[in-house]
Amino acid sequence: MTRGNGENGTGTEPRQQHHGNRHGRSERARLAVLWAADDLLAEKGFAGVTIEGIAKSAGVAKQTIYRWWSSKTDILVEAYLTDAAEALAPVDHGDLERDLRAHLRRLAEFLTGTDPGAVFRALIGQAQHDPAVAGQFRERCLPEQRRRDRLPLERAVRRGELPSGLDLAAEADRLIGPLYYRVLVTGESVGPAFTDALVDAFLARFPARPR
Amino acid sequence: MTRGNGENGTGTEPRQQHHGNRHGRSERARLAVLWAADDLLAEKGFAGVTIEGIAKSAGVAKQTIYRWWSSKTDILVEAYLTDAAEALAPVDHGDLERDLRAHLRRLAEFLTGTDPGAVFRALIGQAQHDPAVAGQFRERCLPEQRRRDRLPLERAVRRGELPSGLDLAAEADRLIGPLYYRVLVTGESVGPAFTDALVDAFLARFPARPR
Amino acid sequence: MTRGNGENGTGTEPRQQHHGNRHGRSERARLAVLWAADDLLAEKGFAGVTIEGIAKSAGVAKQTIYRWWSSKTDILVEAYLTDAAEALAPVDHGDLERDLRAHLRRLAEFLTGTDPGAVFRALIGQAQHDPAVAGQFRERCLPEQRRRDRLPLERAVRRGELPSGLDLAAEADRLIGPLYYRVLVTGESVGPAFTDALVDAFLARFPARPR
Amino acid sequence: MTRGNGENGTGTEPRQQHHGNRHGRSERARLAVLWAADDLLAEKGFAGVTIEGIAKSAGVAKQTIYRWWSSKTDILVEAYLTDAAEALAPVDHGDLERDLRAHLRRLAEFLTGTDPGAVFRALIGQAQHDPAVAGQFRERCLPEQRRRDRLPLERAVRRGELPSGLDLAAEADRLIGPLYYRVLVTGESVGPAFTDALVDAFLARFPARPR
DNA sequence: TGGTAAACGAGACGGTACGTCTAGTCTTTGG
DNA sequence: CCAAAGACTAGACGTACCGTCTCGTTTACCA
Repeated sequence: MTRGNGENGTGTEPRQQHHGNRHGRSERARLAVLWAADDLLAEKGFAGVTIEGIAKSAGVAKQTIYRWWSSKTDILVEAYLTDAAEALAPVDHGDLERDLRAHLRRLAEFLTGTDPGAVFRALIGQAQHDPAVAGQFRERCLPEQRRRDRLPLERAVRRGELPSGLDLAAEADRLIGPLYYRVLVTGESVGPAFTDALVDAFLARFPARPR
Repeated sequence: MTRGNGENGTGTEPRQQHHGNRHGRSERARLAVLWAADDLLAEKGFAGVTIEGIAKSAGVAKQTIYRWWSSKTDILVEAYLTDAAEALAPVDHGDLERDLRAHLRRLAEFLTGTDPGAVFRALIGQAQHDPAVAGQFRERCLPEQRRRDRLPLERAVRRGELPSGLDLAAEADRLIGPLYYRVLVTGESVGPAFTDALVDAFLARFPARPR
Repeated sequence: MTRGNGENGTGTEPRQQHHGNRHGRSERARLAVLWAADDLLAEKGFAGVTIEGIAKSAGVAKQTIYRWWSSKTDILVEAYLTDAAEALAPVDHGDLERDLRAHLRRLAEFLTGTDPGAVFRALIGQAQHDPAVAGQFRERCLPEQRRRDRLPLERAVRRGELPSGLDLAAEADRLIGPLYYRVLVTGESVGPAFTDALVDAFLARFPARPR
Repeated sequence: MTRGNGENGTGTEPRQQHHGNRHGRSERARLAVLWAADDLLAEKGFAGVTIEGIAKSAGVAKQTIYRWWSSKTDILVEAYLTDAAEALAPVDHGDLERDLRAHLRRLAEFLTGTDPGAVFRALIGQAQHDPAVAGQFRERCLPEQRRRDRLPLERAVRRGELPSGLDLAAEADRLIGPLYYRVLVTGESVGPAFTDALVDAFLARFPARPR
């Protein structure tokens, strides 16, 4: 997890550096916990993320964790969100095909090759076991990502590259669904060859129109 | 899990009904364990499946479980396989569109509305946390399912409904990927309207040819 | 603990009713703490007396407690002393035997049937575990009680009922020692029959002299 | 605590050296726990005796302790009993005065100068806070000690040194009560001068008879 | 009369120990 | 030789208090 200033999406209230008083929680402790959870996930996997371990490696009391988070997945959600702030929106190349190729390559890299992506996958995994995790994940983590996935298509509609009557959310799901299937289910590689093929198949349904 | 006779794909060695002797493992204990694991998963979710709990509710000693299985996911894999024997192959309607519509509806129902499907999802979830589970799942559970997913397409090629040069595995993945994405990631409903739309989009890439 | 005005032996400095200012501690908080400690001891036993619990049920901040007391036994000592002010001196019946019978009955009742007696016993108990408690107890609580125990004997010497060369402190210990032994160690009843027998045995060593 | 073979009063069933199986608990673990509890009490006092600490210094799992003992005082009771086996009965000098002097000196030494005596005092202390401890102590530890305290008097009656109609239990309590009072309550020294004076006062009630 | 300083309530903090739960190992008896 | 039984070490769980530490408020005093 990024060791930035931590002022991010989960709240806008000011946070102080002092350890604890009536006026707010310790930002130091909060960041140490998120950081430790991220580190443990990267080092030892999901089973290696324990409240006890986080407390120990963050130099924080267990009670402090239980005071502010309800479970280890709650911590991971917040850690993900704190990091996701830096996940940039898809670049606009002014061309649908190039936008999609870039976005899918980037998404594949995110899911399989980055720490926030590992947290993302772990949360999806745990969501299969625990409806509460599923709810948290789908409410707090997923919407932003899906918005990013739709963005290239929305721009293409504005440009006239795609017809205007499409259900863009559904189209985006159809485009990236196979990527998630590979990452989550089959575990096969998702290199550029794979993602480019997805884009080609997707675009095949929309014959190029004259400019 | 089905309480059938238990003679199935994971082994062909003869199994006796007696508790324990010099002639091999107890089939009674094996089935009781698989049954108990299935029941616990259905009743209490993945976290409610513990070796201790399985042993207790199966009336079996923990050591017996450790002797024959390496982990609780190993048990679930075997339980899934024991059940999956009855998962029928996709029906052949003699028509690609009807075959695909039926198959995707059936697959959606399997994943979201059946006990083996719940085990399947639980294993996928755990696979995100544990590479060993991922390996087991992908080696023992997944291939058969993917074969079923490819089958309608293979039949269509044979019928001439699809061109012969296609990478059918990739096409199958593109077809069902969005379904898995919905089930595993977004949690949105996967009713017939959704699966039919997937089929429509898929077929749009293959202009109907004269019969 | 008695809810009197609280102006008593542990301090003579004026105390105000206000919450806190530069000129002294809050008598309201002090009494609330002593009262709460007494109540908790009576209701839930020694283990139920916690600083946190006292603070909560006294409506006082923990810091206020730590500012003025060093431990929960320190609070109990002060609570005992605040109550003990009303423990009257042994009545003078003008006769050693009647004085002793009355005193021992009264002492037995104090130890086994009153709230201050319960505090007294709790402190003795804790004194076995913690030398600091032992020191506090023996310095602040015990001397007054022992003075009361000696008083009937001193009066008897003045009256000529007992010879003048006796070590009265030792004699008093011998008289009441068995009572404490019963209360603290064996837990047997200490009714009038028992205390009267102690008096009889004591007096047997001092043959009645002509009046 | 004595590191003997441990076959003693709390049970006569055979105990094996193996770690644990269906045929009984581990004697090794049992002795390590009792030993550790004793050591911790001697080194760090009653508050220093924690289940966690015992487990750690005994090299035993907490669960093993909770399986066989209900509390830390339960452990101390058993540790006391395991040691008390070696507490010899009062020696018979053939003479009441000498027997009593020896016994009280020995008792004073036991209470103030030995490890089992420290356990004994700790249990009495805790008995003031916890009725369950009081019950355990009075049922399992105290009777044997009281029997020893009565023994010199019983022998004296048999010898004709004391009249036969006495309530020996009551007399014994009167004799040793002041000693406990000093040890538990006042904390004053209990050297030979003190115990001898108790014996003198006791004997003063029974004029020497001609032999 | 308004500023200053002490004690107050509140409560978050880093900790320790609690008693429970499950994992995974080991050892014996009995069929 | 396997199964049942169950004791064992190990360690995470979530809770309760510990004693310490800011905060912002309250209020008597003193300038």
